Amino acid sequence: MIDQIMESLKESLNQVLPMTDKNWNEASPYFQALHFASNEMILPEGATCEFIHFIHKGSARSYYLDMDLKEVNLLLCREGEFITDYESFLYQKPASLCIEALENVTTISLHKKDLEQLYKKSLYWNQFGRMMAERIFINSKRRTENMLFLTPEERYLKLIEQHPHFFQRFPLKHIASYLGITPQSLSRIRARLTKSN
Amino acid sequence: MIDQIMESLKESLNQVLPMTDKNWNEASPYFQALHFASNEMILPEGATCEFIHFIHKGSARSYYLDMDLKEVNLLLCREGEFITDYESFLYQKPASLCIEALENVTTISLHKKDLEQLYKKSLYWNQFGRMMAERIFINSKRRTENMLFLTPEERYLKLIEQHPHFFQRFPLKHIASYLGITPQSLSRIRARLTKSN
DNA sequence: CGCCAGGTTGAAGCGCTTCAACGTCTGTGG
DNA sequence: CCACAGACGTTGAAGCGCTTCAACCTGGCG
Repeated sequence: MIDQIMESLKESLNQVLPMTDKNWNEASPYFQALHFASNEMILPEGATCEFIHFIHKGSARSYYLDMDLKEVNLLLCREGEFITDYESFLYQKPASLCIEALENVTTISLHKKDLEQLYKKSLYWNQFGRMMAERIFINSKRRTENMLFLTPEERYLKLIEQHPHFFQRFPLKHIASYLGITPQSLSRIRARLTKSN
Repeated sequence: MIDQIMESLKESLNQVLPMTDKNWNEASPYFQALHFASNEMILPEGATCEFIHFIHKGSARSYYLDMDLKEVNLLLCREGEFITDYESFLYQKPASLCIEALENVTTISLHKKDLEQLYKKSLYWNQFGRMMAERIFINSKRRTENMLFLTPEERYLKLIEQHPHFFQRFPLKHIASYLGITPQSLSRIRARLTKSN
């Protein structure tokens, strides 16, 4: 079982940056499988994020708590993707995000101190870390661009097009929050669109 | 002159990640000084971004052109900061950003192909690249968070607090665009605030 | 002097938010 | 087995702050 999981992780990582057996053997002892029940906190409020979690099974969300304790979703993730509060992880300071399992989740997780070991001894894992940072940046940039240029309705339409599975898997309230609007607004947008289809 | 400029660059880079003389000597032949007149395009529309520009003197902005050809500023930069379309630079594809000099600008610029040379032969420059990506990510994240959580008025107040020099140096229309609002709205926000001070 | 860019101000409108009520579904306990 | 509670989604009404279009003021510059 754990072997299968590691094998699928290896394949995922290989797609980010092809690795040799040596590269893999350097790192594989550091990966650990973790389990979280649905609704369990993967990163509780105010904690420091110690892991990068590669989601093997299940789904999760990361969200902010604003001043009024309202939640605003940053990311909705499923298997094959990874989730972390990268800023907290990088600088080992209390996270501004929370991470919650939306279903029963299995992750393969890499601890900060282990990643640092890899950075010290391996050019490959350094490059890998750089490419992780680049990908996380691109994600964040896409999000910013969406918020800057698109109306809530346009963001909704784009989401349907690019991530239709969101609507199969996540409750609308989480999707609304991800789109940066209230559930009521999302409901009205949907009503408007089906009326004028 | 050029020696002074290189020396100040070396100091800046040293603050990102301390380097040995060997590290510096590996890279210094690759840096080139470039000059741009006020209002000159550093990265014209649709071009591919080939450089990371460290601004030595002057200021610049990066902006998007949306569908209606309206400009939306992403960043306003001054000396000591760097500017690039990092996504375009990374993947060498046409930029979604434009970059324009706001004053006469001198940059020290590093070409993509030269950075790749450095990545190949040096662990230091790999780490440096990773830390650049991390910083660019943090910037982008801050921007996203501002757009998600703060009202235009709150964004304005925060900008005054954190970057008061913007108001000395950049016209209000650029600041409005940077805040994601129209110049009229910014004007009204300012009027509202001075009235109720 | 007259032009133009930058900034302000007015009026109208739109789409979001908020508060509130209500329907529906699901799960749980009497 | 039914009744109720709670979560989720929808709908209505009111309000607010932004945008848009437009007019106008000001200072800098040919």
